[in-house]
Amino acid sequence: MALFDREDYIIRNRDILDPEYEPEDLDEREREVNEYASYLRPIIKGWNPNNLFIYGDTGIGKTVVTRYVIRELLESVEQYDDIDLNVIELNCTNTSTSYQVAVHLVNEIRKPDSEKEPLTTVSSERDVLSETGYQSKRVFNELYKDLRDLGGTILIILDEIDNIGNDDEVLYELPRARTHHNLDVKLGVIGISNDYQFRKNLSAKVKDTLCEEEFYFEPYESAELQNILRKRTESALFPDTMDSGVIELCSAKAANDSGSARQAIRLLRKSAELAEREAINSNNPDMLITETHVRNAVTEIQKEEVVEGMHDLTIHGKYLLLAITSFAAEGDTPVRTRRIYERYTNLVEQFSSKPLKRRGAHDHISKLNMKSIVRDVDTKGERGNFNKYELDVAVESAIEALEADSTIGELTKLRETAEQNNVIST
DNA sequence: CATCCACTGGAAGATATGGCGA
DNA sequence: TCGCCATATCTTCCAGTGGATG
Repeated sequence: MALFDREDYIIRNRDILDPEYEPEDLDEREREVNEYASYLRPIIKGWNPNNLFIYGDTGIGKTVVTRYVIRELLESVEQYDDIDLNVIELNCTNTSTSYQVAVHLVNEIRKPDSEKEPLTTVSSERDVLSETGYQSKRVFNELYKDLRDLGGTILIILDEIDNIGNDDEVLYELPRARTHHNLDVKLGVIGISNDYQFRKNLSAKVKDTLCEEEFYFEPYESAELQNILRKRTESALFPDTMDSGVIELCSAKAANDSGSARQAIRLLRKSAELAEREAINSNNPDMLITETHVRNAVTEIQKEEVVEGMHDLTIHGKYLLLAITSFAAEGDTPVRTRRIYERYTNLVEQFSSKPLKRRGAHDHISKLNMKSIVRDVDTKGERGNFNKYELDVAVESAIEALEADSTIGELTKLRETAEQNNVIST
């Protein structure tokens, strides 16, 4: 009957458990907020901003704290007429080179002011730069020009900057733009990174300037995660919908793994959803979120991540995954790369496509490995130097994901053969 | 211990794609 | 359209590497 009014046994406001949700107060990151603010203090005095490098693992609040502190800063700055502060924030997730960072910065600056405006106004995009085609010098010149036009104090925030890998030219150029290109602006760069290694690998000349100030974000402790979760659940869930120990378990799982609040929250949300589903199905309004729900949520989330990871595999990545999966279906894993490659070649040729050379195929296997779809097995004690791989996910998940990808015709046929294999061997 | 086997993974060059300006 | 430009993806080449073997 009332199909749609049952949705709220447990979850009151789902948005609050969204990974993107930014809470008003950041009780558990006080140290970082204060330290952050101290580095930005010169701005309020009208001085040149410090360059700042921030690092710490994912999901421990680097971006949230940054946004929070910047918000406060912008508010404070309004009191002073003599400070014209412009903040440019760029998430570098999809930028693999300095060139692209420069392009995106230009586009970010040229974005229409009206923040709230939906992504419709194509007409105003005439000045947007595309991602290739220009000389890099040209792009940098455009960038300097735009920075000059902005004027005042400019703070450039480069989130997830580690994505640019070894190509740190932009990090060298930006802090020097003022002197080398005669910009009459006060310019500060804030680099945010998940990857400690990235900082070490920066060229010396970049390290000198960009890292003139730097600090870590510590992973959350279990107790801190508990506080965060408690606070969130107060408004996100209805009262008394959790069995005792649920928050503790979510926190402990996340703290042991990554110390990530994002992970803890995601886990709690998934648990709540599982419980809610069960409540609806069993028509039991008294259903509580239990530790069992949390444990199920853990596996559920893992599965989701893998399927997600498989989504953007290239065609060869999928063929290779198919090859490994078929070995797995035969109970013949771990397999060494040599045999994987042989089977992969057969599969590809069978569908009159051209297989990659050995080296290229190995790169795809490594990618599968990095995405935790496949894992390499310790081969110590065996002859020679080689790798062995097995699925890092349930065979069913892999097959499911391959099936879900039936948009590609050739793969569809391949999937059928794989299924036959499965049937034969199980 | 020297040497070999079978494989790994870095580096550089080739190719294909998509975009710019003239 | 042509000559450039940046980039992703492959191929080619090859210097290691770990254990086995004599």
